Amino acid sequence: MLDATSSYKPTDRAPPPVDESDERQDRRIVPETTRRADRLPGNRYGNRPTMKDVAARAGVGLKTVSRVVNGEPGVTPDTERRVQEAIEALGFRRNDSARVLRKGRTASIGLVLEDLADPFYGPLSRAVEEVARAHGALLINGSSAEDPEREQELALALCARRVDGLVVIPAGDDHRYLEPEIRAGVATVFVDRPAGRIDADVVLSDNYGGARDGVAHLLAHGHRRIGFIGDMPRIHTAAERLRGYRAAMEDAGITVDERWMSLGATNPQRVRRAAEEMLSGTDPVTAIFAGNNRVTVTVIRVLAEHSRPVALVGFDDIELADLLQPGVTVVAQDAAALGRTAAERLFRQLEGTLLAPERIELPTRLITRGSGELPPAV
Amino acid sequence: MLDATSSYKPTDRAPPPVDESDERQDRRIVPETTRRADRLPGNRYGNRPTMKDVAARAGVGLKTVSRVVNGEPGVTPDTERRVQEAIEALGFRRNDSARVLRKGRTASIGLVLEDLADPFYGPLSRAVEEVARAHGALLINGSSAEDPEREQELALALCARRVDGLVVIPAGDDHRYLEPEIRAGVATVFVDRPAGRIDADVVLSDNYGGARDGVAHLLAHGHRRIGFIGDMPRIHTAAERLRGYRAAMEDAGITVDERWMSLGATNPQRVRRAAEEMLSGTDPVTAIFAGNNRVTVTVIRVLAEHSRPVALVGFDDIELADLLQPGVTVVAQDAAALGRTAAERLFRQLEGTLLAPERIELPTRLITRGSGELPPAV
DNA sequence: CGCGCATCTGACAACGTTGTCCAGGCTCTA
DNA sequence: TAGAGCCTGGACAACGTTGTCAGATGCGCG
Repeated sequence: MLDATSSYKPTDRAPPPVDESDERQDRRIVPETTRRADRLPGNRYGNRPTMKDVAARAGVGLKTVSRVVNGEPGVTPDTERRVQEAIEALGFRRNDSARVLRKGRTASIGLVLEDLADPFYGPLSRAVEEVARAHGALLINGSSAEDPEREQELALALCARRVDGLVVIPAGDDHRYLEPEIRAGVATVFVDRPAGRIDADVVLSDNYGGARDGVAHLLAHGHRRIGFIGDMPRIHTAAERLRGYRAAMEDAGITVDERWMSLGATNPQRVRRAAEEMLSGTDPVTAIFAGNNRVTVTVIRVLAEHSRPVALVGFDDIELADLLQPGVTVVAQDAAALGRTAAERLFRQLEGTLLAPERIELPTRLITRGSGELPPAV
Repeated sequence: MLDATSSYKPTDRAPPPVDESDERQDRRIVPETTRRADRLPGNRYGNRPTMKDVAARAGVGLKTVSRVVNGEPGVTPDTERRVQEAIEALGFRRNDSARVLRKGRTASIGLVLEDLADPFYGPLSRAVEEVARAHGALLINGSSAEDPEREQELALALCARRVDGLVVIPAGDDHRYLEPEIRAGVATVFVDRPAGRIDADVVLSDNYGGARDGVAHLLAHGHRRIGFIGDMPRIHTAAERLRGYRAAMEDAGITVDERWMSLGATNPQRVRRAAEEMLSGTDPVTAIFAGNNRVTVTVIRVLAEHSRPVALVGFDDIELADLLQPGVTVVAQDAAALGRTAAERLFRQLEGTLLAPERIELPTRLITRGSGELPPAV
């Protein structure tokens, strides 16, 4: 559960009931500063009018207001007009919490991703949002910051909100905690990385194939000693890309030197050191395959300072890659397509057809811009 | 799997519990496709157990379960253990919708922004999320796509969800539609651009000052004919930056030629044309001030194809700006700080102190990298 | 041994909405 | 003009939770 660390308490105690006249007094005496939260009279949502208030004002029954609000048939134009006027006058807005409680559907879906600020996840998130919007649903999202515990906390908080469905970019590798939720009817789709230890829909890029193609591209340009810098192999995408690298090298009949590989390069400093190491010494690498966009950016910086030209292919496209000297050759994945595909799958689940869990793999695309076509330099 | 000893009270109007064997039957007979939504037995959230179910299984009262779930005092360890076991066994998760309805606080805040996929809003959104998280609240967000109508629709949908507060990056310029909501107690803070026609908190960058500094920087390097390419002036930030441009030029005693200015450059094609126009003809500009990150990127592309070196200063920082040739000089604003400041202000409102609406302006920072220091070339 | 008190527990109502169902008034037809 | 049927409107319960309050239990002390 999420814990409040400040005095803002979502779990507010109920204000003591105060009768109308006392309340008038309060209005005059209580300083402005205490008013916003504890405004009286009426209900706990400030002094928000309810359907009952609207009904009273319009001189109709409660259900008639509900009918008007929901555009249900069976209300004469005259009655409808009176209700509309009352709604207008009171500034009524339906309380969706109550509606949700009654109807059982929240018309919202949750998205658990790694980091909203990462340029890869922005478009993905946006794509999910668009699909949700097309289905009349809102998107609630949160970042796991690559922390499995936080991922779980977030996902379960979303389930407690009774989101209709969940799109998860996994940080952890054990998602059995979602089993009761899925059984209870929460549609669930994993994106970018597969779910751990449960059977669920998953949409991912062809990380293996993309990496293999990227490395093969370097091999085709004459490179033999090719470095690989990637994330921790416990992350599925990183492991797959590494596998692709190994496969391409093997296909070319090259035995990979352990010193050519750097795994778990999670921050710029480590990437920098890794790159510098494999570029120095005897038999330095003549090309580098960068395992993700953050690695690519750092490697570009290192190569910019390096005297000898070194070929580079990066996984994930980066903005302005074409404007650098040389342009950066990348294996691009389509973040928006990942998000869109996952969200669409989610809503297909929600439409009632219980589909067998499926693994959808989207192709990657090699974009040649120059850095990957440099010949080996000694 | 209801406990055999659990008995439903006579007062209980819930549908009669289906016993184990019947339930098994259902599972076998009902086709998979109808199951997810209409699963039996039980309530509308699939077959999600409620506190009542937990209470029955644990052989305690409803309120005792509530107490355990909320960590309230006054439950003997033994009772608590029994309840915990029942919760575990049933996979119970509290329904926050009902809780919200009862308590009046949703512990969630809404964020209406322009486009989640824009690299400027990712960090902003993330910062808001972090603050929300620190206060135990979830973030619901949506993109307005710069459409005022969609902004309103989104904001009001969030209000219907009874978010506790709203952070809005305005697309429109009339926010009176939020008045009833604010009166009803929805904390509201505007970011990046001020609210229109209502009095509310707003957090923004010093667009005017930043642009003036940026243009002054070009002037200091000897430029006289400086172009400005920006967004539609109906967007506050665009108008302010334009004002900064004009002020700097005026300070330098330069009369701005209308042909140096391009407003409403909303897509790359128009930016490109605008840039090409002001770079050609007699008396072309020798420097360009780009009004936002998207414009900057396009202008960089145009300049890359241009024979004569042209100085450039852009508003908003862009990734890899330092790696281009030359590095791109920018007026950087701190998106994360904007988001953080706004969210913190929001929660201060929620803590009960009703603060007078305030306008908070964050400074910008000029980052020199080369492109802004090029001398005028004829 | 009985009384009072503290501690623990549970019945009940309420939150604001929607689904069900019935009443009353209307129109239409025989 | 009466009866059937339709249309509109409203009373009521229910959704799952929490606040209130009173009842039950056990214990210590007079």
